[in-house]
Amino acid sequence: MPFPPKTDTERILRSAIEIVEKQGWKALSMRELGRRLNVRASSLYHHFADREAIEHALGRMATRRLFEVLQAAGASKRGTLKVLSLSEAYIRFATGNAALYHLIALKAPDSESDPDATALWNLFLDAMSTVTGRSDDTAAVVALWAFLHGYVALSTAGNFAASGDQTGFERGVKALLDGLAKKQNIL
Amino acid sequence: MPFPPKTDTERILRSAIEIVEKQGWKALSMRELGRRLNVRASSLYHHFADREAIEHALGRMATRRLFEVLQAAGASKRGTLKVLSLSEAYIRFATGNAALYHLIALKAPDSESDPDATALWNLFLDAMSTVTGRSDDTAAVVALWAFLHGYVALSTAGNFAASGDQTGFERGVKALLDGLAKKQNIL
DNA sequence: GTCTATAAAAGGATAGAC
DNA sequence: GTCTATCCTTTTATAGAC
Repeated sequence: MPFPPKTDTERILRSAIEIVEKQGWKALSMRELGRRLNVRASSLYHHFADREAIEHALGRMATRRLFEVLQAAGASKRGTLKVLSLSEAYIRFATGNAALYHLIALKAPDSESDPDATALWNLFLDAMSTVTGRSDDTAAVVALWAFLHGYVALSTAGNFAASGDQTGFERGVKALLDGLAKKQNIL
Repeated sequence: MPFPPKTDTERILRSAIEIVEKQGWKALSMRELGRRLNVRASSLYHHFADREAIEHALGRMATRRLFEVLQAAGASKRGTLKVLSLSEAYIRFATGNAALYHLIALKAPDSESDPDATALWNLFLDAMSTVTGRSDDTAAVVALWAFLHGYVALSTAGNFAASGDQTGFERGVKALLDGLAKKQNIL
């Protein structure tokens, strides 16, 4: 949620986020964007090559913001507590910025890809590795990430949202971290 | 995967699934549907009121098929093994029918809603309850469901898909079930 | 039940004046 | 940098002949 308005491309992106967050992705058209900015749709092409370029910019912004939020949430914490803080901040960001969140790449940054995506992945990887005691514990990150993303999806699309079943989150994340930390699972 | 072709509405739905599964949701238009059926788009309105009606029909079909698959997978199994079977079948169905899967309601059937959705939920609820030892353990179902759905999303959108990180799934689901089964978590 | 024809809307994108 | 004007495409949906 940082970054005050300044340049014109930033105003466009801010408006795009408003549209998408309030009216959904289908509503994000050049015309609607222009309407909100009191500008003709054709004017927007001076700032972005096409509609896709706007979406790409939003995607990079989403990844960067999530990374910043998580970095702040995890700072000054270690081990399991750090992972818990990261998890809670992840849920909070994703549910509070549902539309933007959808743009975040749901995969490990194998290739070069976005540097922020890599930073995001490494944040989880480092934190999880101290919990499980295995370096580069990709599988553990995948497991946690799956749980977090799935919970966001249920929360966003579902009915319990902000109200009810936070219990599911709490029991789930604790069970997961507890189980992943062990060298051998009982099961 | 059951159900041979018969009536005309079924042929339409089968074609719709083909389109959606191979070309994505954007490609599902009345024209494209007609093209694939060697019929004019306008003819389709004789079988379905509008485009939405087709999507709704697909949604009901998706929920019913997932339920049938899970019911078969869970039959003759009990306790943790049953939940594991359900989980594996869930992942298999969702990744094998990615587009259809997207239509499945991601929420507990609080209201009347779809009877198959309720049956699906109860299937998980009953199985989980025997594992955690709590009746009606909604939170446990939410936790497991979140993990399963999240893993599907990562798998579908990501890079490991059919190949690599099944380890993440296995460690995750075992950790989760192990942790949820306990009366008190250590953490 | 399918066809032709057509209305009506929405969206992406460009050209050229100012 | 923004405007007007315009084009092109895609899509949903209906009317009425056959």
